[in-house]
Amino acid sequence: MPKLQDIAHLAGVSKATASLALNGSPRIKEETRRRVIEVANQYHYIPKRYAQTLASGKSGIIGVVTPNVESEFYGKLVRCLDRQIQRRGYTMYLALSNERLDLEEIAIQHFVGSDVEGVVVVPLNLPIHASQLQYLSLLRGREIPCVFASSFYEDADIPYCMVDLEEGSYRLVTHLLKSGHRKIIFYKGFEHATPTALRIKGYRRAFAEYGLEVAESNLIECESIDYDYAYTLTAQLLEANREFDAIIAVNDAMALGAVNSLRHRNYSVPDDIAVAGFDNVNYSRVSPVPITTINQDLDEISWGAVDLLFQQIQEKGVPVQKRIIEPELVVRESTLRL
Amino acid sequence: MPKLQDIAHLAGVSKATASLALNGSPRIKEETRRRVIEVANQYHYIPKRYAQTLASGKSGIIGVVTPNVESEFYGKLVRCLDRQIQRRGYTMYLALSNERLDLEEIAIQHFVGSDVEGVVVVPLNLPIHASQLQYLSLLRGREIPCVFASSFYEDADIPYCMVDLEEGSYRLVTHLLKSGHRKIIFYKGFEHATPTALRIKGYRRAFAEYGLEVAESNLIECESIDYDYAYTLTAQLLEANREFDAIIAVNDAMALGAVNSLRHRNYSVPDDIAVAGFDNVNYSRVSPVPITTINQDLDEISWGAVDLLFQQIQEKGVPVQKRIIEPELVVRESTLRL
DNA sequence: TTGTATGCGTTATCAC
DNA sequence: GTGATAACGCATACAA
Repeated sequence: MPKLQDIAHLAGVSKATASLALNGSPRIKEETRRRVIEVANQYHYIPKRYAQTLASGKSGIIGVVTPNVESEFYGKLVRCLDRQIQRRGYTMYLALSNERLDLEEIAIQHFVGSDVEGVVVVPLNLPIHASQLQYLSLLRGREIPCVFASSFYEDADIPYCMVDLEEGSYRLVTHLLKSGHRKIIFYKGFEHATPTALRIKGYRRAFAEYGLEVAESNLIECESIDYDYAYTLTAQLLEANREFDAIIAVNDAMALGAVNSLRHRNYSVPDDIAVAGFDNVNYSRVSPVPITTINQDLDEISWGAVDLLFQQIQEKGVPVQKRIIEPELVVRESTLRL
Repeated sequence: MPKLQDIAHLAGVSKATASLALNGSPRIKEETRRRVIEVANQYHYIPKRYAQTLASGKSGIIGVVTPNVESEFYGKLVRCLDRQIQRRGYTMYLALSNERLDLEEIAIQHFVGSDVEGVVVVPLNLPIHASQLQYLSLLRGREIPCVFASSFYEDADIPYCMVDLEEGSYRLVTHLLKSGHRKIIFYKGFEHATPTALRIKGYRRAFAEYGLEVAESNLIECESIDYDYAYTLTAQLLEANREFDAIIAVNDAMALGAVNSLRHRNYSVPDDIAVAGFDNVNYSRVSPVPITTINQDLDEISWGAVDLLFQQIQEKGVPVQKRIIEPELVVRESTLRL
């Protein structure tokens, strides 16, 4: 309710002085400054962001779009991004793309309308090519910087920060090969989604290094990458008498599905079959047999992504960079052969 | 970059006409309207929200504060709230209180500065009394409506929408009593946090109805209400030879901790000990023994909360109401005695 | 050190 | 039906 005008009046100064005082300008007498602030507090004055933004041209807002927020991985990522953005004195404006490209697009339109100073896109886990992203030219046209976090879209020419999933997958597979596993099934998502493609690449590299052929039928594409799908799929493989001694799932929820499915059918994990996942979320810890996984350091991802973003905000025309975070193999019981 | 001015100019009309045309005013000639819109699209015109808000006095924004976003419960709640808010043509502005009252307070200050038209508070799971909430008077002073979702703060005189946790707990305990369990341990959180207090009340009511005394030592206060704490606590109880035939945990993660702890020590769930939780999140489904729990319909909670909020937005001075959602007992293996 | 005046990009109130 | 024009609340260049 109270506006700058009122505060200025009550403090016996002009609007300009009041504004400068509240924003801590050094060219205001200490005495005046204290008085203005006093009055402002007393009347619970809160400046209107809208007016500030309009007048100054800076919103102090960073838009963040994420596929969802209820999976532990994305939820934590959002929290970390929020922290990084606040650390820079900015505010996060969050939108959910709900796993849909059209909503991602709309979210960014909103961002533009809200005059965000930068955009963080947490890419969808779908096979998407840069040419499908209309918002890229929109952002470029307005010179609004953009980064990807935790994944990226092919050929987008946008900086990104993510864990080296190819290397992570490589380490995971190597870990299994080292302990003698050879028939390693991989529950993968959409082949052409970036994160899946990278993991498969790592899988192949590990096999190649061991001079082993990859049995293509062991790379199983899953329409859905959740617990239930993995649970059922595992049961089907067992029933079909498929031969395998290990399962790697594209995420921990699926790995847990495999573990439970195996144990319910009296297979021992890891003695009969080893199981591993990705992401190091709680599912892997709370499994009846703790699951080996690849940790993605979300603090680092967020730090890197936000840093790349602010580089662009602070000076236009910095070259497009990528920041690759090292994956961490977390070995747990599910792959420890006695 | 392009502003209303430009669009108007290019379409050969005035700013006023352009504005009315874009906002679909009926008093603009169809022909003109189409032309203006055409030009606007062509130049990728996106109006500035800030300017709109400033000029119209309506931001179209609802602020939502939540303790976190990475737990499935809150994450889903946020998604549902977002959907409800969008359904009304508004935009959600999300802030994380990170389980801290001071951050909840700050978030709401930001909301006020952003001219939100309403606030949804997802209360912290802590013993907090209305007198500690400074933002209530702030919001009242500016006539910004507010609601609580999924819980509430005592004596706040703010409308809220939540599941009847007392009744849920009552049904859960009754379910166990009915199948012969008597020594029912309850892993509770802070006694004076609303959700815990309600659950305990339901527990007592069920016992009273069966004419049974409540053994106070069976109500165990937990400093931390997560998987690890429950896992360890359960182990300790077993080691101390505590007698009990069932465990109810204040949430599903803790219930899973209990299940795993029991099974690792070769106790059968439910044959030796029954286990139940609250919230019906994935942990209860993916447990090696699926866990009986109380479902909280987050769609309904969100619908109710947002509805209460918009009642206030649409007309000032509506009386403070509460909306209570019925809990649903989801019986699974963990409490099914053979 | 402080005050005056202008502009930010819309919407809304008027006339025409 | 459409076009001027005055707000909206603040920041800021410039003047004092």
